Amino acid sequence: MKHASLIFKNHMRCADCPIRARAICAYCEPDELVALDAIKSYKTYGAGEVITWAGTDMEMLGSVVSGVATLSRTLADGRRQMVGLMLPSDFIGRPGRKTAPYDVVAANAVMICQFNKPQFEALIATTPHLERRLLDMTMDELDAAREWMLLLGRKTAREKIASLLAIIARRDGVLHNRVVKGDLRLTLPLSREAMADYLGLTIETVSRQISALKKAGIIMLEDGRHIHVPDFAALLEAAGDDSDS
Amino acid sequence: MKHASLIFKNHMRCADCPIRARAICAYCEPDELVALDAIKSYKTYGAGEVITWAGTDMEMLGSVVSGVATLSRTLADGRRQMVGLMLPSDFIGRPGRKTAPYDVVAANAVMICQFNKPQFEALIATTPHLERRLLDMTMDELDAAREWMLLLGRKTAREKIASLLAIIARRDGVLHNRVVKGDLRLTLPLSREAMADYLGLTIETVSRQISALKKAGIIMLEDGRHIHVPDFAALLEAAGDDSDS
DNA sequence: CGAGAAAATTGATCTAGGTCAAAGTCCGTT
DNA sequence: AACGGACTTTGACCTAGATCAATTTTCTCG
Repeated sequence: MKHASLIFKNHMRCADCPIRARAICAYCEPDELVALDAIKSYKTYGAGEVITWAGTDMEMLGSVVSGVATLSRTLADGRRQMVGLMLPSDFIGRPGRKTAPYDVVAANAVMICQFNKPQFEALIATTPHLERRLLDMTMDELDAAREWMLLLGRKTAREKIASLLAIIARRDGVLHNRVVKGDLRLTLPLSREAMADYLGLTIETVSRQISALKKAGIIMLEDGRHIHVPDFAALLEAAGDDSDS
Repeated sequence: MKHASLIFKNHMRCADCPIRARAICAYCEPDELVALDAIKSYKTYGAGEVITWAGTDMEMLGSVVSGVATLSRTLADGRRQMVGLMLPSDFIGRPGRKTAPYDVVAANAVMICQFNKPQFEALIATTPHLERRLLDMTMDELDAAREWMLLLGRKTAREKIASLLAIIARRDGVLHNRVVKGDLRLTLPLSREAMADYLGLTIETVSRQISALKKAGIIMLEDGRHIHVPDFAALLEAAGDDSDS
């Protein structure tokens, strides 16, 4: 519950930004970048810190630069489902919307390149490159959401865990421009509870199925958060996916 | 397995179109409508007809005018999950994409206002009103997908059924500009199997839970496809939703 | 109208994953 | 180094929904 205080810093140049090539600004020309630069500020959130509560005004709008944020919805009796996993380069918030439809929480230390909302909304209306990029990113997210729906509705607990590990490995690979295959190591950016919320399971089932994958030789645990995958193809096999991106 | 043959007809004027106000063309000015009109054609599909197979080239691109189409993904062993329910005014297809990521199937007789793909892609690049509308619709779909994820991951079978009925009632209300409340009647556009695929359940569970809602007095069946809801608020209560759109 | 097929309901049983409970582990703090 | 609290794992048991199996109802089409 103790939170790192917010830190503002404006010194990073977009040219040096680690997510420059994949974020909302990916299609921007130098002059457009200058306009974006003028309305941005970097903000950090500590692990567990709530960035926006569902139902409240959302003045939040920006890109995840580092760390992981989650979007989630909660039922009246406390059942919670994660509905978005925001990794570096993902865009959080919807231009034109006033109220947040879900909680936005920092899963671990997160840095966000945050935009002034009215200014960003004005900019997007006059910058086709920005709008086009937002459209492409939104469509990608919709595809990911649909893949996730298949997971939630039809996969077994074991397949769900394997799928999540594969998703994290793939996103990681994309970010670092590596091809994901063969033998690899990965760091889980989520607690067991967050994994359970992602997968529509309980913490206990997550833990048991990780143990089961370990027993099956598909993964090895170095410690709770560090996983060694000796054969990525075997992990995909366990995830139940046939053949796709 | 017998399918109505495809019927092409180009006589409907956009001004008379039942989905004019909510479809991809909603923001278009008269001259933009003329351009759209030039590349459109109406096509009908019979109940059960496959519009596009996952993995094949998708030359499909257009708006549902009437009827219902579904998007779904299938696992190697046949488990199927619906990932999109396309009702009148919804847009099917992604400009710029070559291969369909899911099966598109007509749940019942469907009429689609179909666009020539390369021409539509060219048009959208030069028509901000079109691109803006597509962005808004895609974001709405993403919101709906996230709501659906909450349903798949955390709701009970009974809540799932009640939620689906509420969703259909709401969409119906929006289309006919009616406020959805109090006492209402609705026609299910889906078979029990399609409902099961939507909800991540089996046919048997769908049937049992519909019977349970009937026994609880929350719905009354006139016949398998026609449902009388005496109190919409009670249905929402059964759906487990607190208070939202 | 009536035969056959497809869709839907209902029942009996089984099981994957949830729930409840008890140990471990892994921290950070003093 | 040792205390305290938050995670994580593991075990024992239970239940919601799946599976298997009949019916029953509803459509289709001659």
